[in-house]
Amino acid sequence: MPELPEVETVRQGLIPALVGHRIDAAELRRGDLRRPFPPALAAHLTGRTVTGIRRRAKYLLADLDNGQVLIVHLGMSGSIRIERDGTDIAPGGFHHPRGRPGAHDHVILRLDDGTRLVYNDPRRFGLMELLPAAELEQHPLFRHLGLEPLSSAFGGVALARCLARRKTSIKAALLDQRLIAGVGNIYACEALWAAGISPRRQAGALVRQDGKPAVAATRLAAALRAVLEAAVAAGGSSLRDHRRTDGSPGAFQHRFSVYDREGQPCPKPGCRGTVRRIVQGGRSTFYCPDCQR
DNA sequence: CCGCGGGCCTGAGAGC
DNA sequence: TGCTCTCAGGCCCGCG
Repeated sequence: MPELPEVETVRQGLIPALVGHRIDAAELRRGDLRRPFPPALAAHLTGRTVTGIRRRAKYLLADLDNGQVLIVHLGMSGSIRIERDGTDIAPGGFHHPRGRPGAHDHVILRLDDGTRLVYNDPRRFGLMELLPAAELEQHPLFRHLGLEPLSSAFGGVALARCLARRKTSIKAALLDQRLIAGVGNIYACEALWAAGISPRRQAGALVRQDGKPAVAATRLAAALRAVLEAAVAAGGSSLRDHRRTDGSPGAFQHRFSVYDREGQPCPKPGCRGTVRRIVQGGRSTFYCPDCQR
């Protein structure tokens, strides 16, 4: 669920509430997620001050004052909300009974200013883990992560380098976190539509014999960056579970061109096509067969 | 090494 | 109203 733009939206919401603040109390209400929380998580967080919040791929990273880093992943259905007494009804959001944990509130942190940070994950596909910051790059979850698509290093040339000789479809390649980190099902579909590239094309076919990007790869790199940036600016996409930290939904779902729009007309000006849904690698792909080639 | 399918969970929505 | 079925934004594992 949360892809790069949703995680980035959460990160930006957490910064003002969390950075420079001490965790006065931590409660682990349920730890049996798909990848269980460390049993001592609450004890290790208590008393720590958060010095910064980073994002890598779809992971949130909270740096602590003792050199440790808290890794947080939101899985398919996770969210983090900030509660301050009296302000827990967000514009367009939902109501949380003040101070009373809801279903699937697995971790609650109380900060030195009385703010509560609540980690909620109905499907329990998320994770939290604590480790020395210096070991992050070598951690199994991080060791094989590919390029950040919003970094300055990312572009047509970098994209071509990771697609070269790949036999898999370009859609599956975009979802492969070892190649590009942070793209999920929604933004893979949207970027391919914006670039006019069929999701069924072989990834390696976007690279020329000499290893340079074909025109399509250059277009795809630019489209991916543009769609991710627009989604971040819109606060991400809320199909169901994604919320900003104030409880309000993102707005990018109103701007989907193909995702979840099977049977609807292709929005590309001049295109008479109809959005189709196919299954690739067990996941839905939405695209326009007329203008995506 | 690569690519694919299954499994992990809960909840919403469709169809009967 | 209620049951059953399908599907969902992610990722790990094991198989060929």
